[in-house]
Amino acid sequence: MTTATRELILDTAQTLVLSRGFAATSLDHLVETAGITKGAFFHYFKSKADLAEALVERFAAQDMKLLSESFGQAERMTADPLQQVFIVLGIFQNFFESQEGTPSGCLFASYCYQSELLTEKNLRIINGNFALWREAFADRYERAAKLYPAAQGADLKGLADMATVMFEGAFVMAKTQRDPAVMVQQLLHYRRYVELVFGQRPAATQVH
Amino acid sequence: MTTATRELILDTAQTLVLSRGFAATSLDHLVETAGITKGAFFHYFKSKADLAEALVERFAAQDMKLLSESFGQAERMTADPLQQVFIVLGIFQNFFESQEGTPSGCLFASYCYQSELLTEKNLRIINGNFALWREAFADRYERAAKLYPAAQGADLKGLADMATVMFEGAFVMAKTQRDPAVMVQQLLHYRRYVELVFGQRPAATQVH
DNA sequence: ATCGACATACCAACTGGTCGGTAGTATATA
DNA sequence: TATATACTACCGACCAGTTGGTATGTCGAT
Repeated sequence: MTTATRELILDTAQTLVLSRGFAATSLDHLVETAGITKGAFFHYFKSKADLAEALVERFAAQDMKLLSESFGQAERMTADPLQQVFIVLGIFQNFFESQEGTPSGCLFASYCYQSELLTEKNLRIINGNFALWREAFADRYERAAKLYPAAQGADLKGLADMATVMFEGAFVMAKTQRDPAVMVQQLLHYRRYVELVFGQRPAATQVH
Repeated sequence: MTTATRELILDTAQTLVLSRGFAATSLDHLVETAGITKGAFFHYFKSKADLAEALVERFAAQDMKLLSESFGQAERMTADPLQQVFIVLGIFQNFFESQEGTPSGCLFASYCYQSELLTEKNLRIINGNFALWREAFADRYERAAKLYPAAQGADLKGLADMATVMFEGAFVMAKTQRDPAVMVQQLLHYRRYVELVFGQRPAATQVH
């Protein structure tokens, strides 16, 4: 079922949907861009809505992998939960620093302003991924709070969600300003906030 | 030129566009929802793209007004630039606390994932408004930095942009989770960060 | 008599989706 | 080894409904 053609359709569709939106991406244009035919499309997807579902599923899986690989890498570098977060933020920072051109953004955000795509199933996938990010960060924050008393009583789940919020918001601004530097700038502010919440470097600069 | 019918069209269109997206909002459905006819629509707008432009223009004007009125109110309450920011954040907090149901979100964010709407003109409007927010916050932060030495050397423009980033990102999460509480939570985290940057209340809680 | 503010009928282009067909390959059978 | 069978992957003509947009007309106020 999962052939190269199916992946080609999904790749092409993701690019088109992220830039023009789902409704504005016609199947005619999609199959033309992918260099295939209507028949091929409907061989792999039973409807356009089915494509939308497959797109979020795949995007969510990639996003999940990115999250776990980043934290996996961080865990191999340090056992300190707070440092792990900083390393993960550093990984994303490096990524956006090496990017040029407008970031393509997040499919979840694209979907959330197109209500026909917010089916129960798609919402479960999106919120499931947001929950994974929340858990990954909150887990480290909760462990860190025992090491750094400054964070006692802080809303650590909200702090964890703020990572996602920062990404989604920064994508919006990076897209309108056509500048990936916004991503780096906001990433650094989020990092700074986390440092301050845990009572790290009250004023000076410190690199992990 | 600006009659009640034109406003009705814009009101209806804004609601529809914020929930379903621009491309998915057909003129047939728009005029039916507004209870008018195609003739009325094309009497006020020369094309659908023209509607898109009028929508951002109006949204930007309302947003501008919201910004200046909020800071105007804050200025009447205190001369301290940092407290002004906290009051403004408090105003928005009150607003989202009194809201029930999913927030409708920001038209700018909706536009930024639909490239056909990102014309030079629309981008100028959107970025113009983002700049206004940046200036309003950054102006207070720069003045505050002279009063609170802890903030010396901080990226105050980025900190100002973070307000917009937080709103846009929180809208995304609030929409997928159908919960305006996300807005309040993230607003509080942003406030907390600002406090920490300026060396305010290192641990305890303080209400303005 | 003119004009702004709509209403109605209509159109060509495009939309998502269907359907009969076919080329190639794997498997079964004689 | 030759042939029949079956199946996957894909093609492309076609369709009914919808799309943004237009042309013409109506009607009340000035």
